[in-house]
Amino acid sequence: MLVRDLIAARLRDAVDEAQRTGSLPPFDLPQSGLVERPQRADHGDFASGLPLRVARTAKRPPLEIAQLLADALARGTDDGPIGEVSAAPPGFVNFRLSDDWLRSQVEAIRTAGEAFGDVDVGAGRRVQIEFVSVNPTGPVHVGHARGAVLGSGLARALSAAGFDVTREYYVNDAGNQMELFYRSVFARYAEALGRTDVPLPEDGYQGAYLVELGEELAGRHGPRYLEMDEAEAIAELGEEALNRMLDVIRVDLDRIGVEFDVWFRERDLYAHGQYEDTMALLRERGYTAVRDGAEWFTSSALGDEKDNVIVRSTGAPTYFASDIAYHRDKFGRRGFDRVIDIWGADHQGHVPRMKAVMQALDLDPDRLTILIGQLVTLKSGGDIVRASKRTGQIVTLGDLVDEVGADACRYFFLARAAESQMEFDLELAKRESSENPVYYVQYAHARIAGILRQAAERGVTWEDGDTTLLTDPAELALVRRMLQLPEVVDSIAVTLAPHSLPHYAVDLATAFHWFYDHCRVLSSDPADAPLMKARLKLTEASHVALARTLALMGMSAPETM
RNA sequence: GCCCCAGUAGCUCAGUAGGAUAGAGCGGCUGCCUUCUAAGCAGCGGGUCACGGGUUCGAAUCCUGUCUGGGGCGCCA
Repeated sequence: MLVRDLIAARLRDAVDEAQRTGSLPPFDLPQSGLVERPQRADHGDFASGLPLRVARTAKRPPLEIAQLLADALARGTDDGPIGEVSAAPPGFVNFRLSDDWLRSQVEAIRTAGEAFGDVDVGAGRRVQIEFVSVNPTGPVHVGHARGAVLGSGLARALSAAGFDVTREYYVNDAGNQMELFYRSVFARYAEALGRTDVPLPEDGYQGAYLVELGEELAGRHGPRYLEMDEAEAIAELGEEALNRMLDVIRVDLDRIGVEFDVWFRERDLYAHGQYEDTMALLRERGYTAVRDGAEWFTSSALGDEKDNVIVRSTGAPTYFASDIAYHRDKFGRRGFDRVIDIWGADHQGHVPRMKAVMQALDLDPDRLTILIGQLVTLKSGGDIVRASKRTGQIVTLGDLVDEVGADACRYFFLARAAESQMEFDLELAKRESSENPVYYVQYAHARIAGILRQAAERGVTWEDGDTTLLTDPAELALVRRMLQLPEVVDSIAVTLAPHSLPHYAVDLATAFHWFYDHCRVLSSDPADAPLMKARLKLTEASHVALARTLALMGMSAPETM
């Protein structure tokens, strides 16, 4: 249980008790926001503005209520986390953590190890996060990097929060765009074999990577596919090309720590009946209408601005049609409690229709969350960098990772709130200096590792260290900061906004750097041994906390720098 | 025209289930390395939270109007 929630529970108890004994009149407690982190450290570790909120209904001055509650809470705090409780104008109850308890947590953090920071708000509920899902017609573009890092970071945080998380990539291997891709591949293949009578389709894929792929396929198979039925050849070569593209995509994403549990094929929805079943269900429930020779999903009746075509007048289903079947499959056959889709800003217009789909399928719309990542502007110094092949600039995700490295990519994309447009400064991200927060955080980890390494080299052991010797303000400040990690994880589970993690990482690094400057750990003087051992335990706990924080961000934790 | 997102320090951004004196990093200026990594630490300066109304004991945070920037309004995905 989070300390914050424990304090909230104590506060509720104190109110109940006061109301029972008649020292406070009856009033309803707010459901949330009972206990918060005050901005100023001298207000304590936690605070509650409850008296201010209930003063009117209680018909008592807020400060009086605060004092009454503070007095009640101060009794029986003994050896728990709560140290001092005080009332402060205009009507706050402030809580300060007990120093003894803080010191005891050093041991708890060391022991928790890689599980430090875990909370259990998820209670094993199944969450699917679907992200990236770029059409496999080429390498992942730099524009998709943000969504990739956001989804992957969210997945890590939700796992730590106790959810059973499935990371999924929806492979659009059916439909118009893929047909175009398959025919483009075939044209490049023929071209590589010297044939000039198989032109690239109009609006076909122009990328140089397909020329290479065509040559590769020609080298491997020779003219075999030119000698067979063209439709069959396109289908077979296309499948092979698709798999090659998925490999390329997988490798690029893997380089920035983005991995998937499931690569779901759109085609399977057609092959295994989900598409037909879903269409039948929509028709049965009266959510479709035939107009102008096409079949429409009548989402305007469910709050959308307009209806959307699901089956074209040509008889071919739209992307939206399979997407409906896909989402029904997520909740129905696969039984996810909750689904999170991460889309780019260019798709935000589709949110209302997906919400309409949920209603049509008789599913609670709140079980589907669509996160929209706003656009990213690449900059170098003060200049905007356009993703352009012609100018030799960064185009693919792979280019970006080559340029600035995986850790900087993760950090900067993760550090910005999804709904804000962001600038990605390539120069800053590349800089290996104090100006770069990536190094600031990793440097703290390297310093910690250095101390532990040298202690081991000197043959020092610290298992018997006595953490009650930790009394320096810098030591206690470091423990306080470490203990915030579970709160950060908990809040991400609620807000689905993992950008608090990089900010926390910087704060944690700051706390360690401060400790490092104020408190010398290693000493060869025997008189210093007890304090050294205690500080080694604290250093080890810091190692645990910082390594976990970096792991949650998908960043490396260097032992030396 | 309609819909979505944003506007906070010179720059990049946090802070928004309403709370106490609005924060960080960078850039600028000052100090600190014979001792565990100075990729560090300490300090100084820097704000009409785009603007106007409203709700509230209390608003950067909620409501509303305006302005500015980005995105979207296809039988494309």
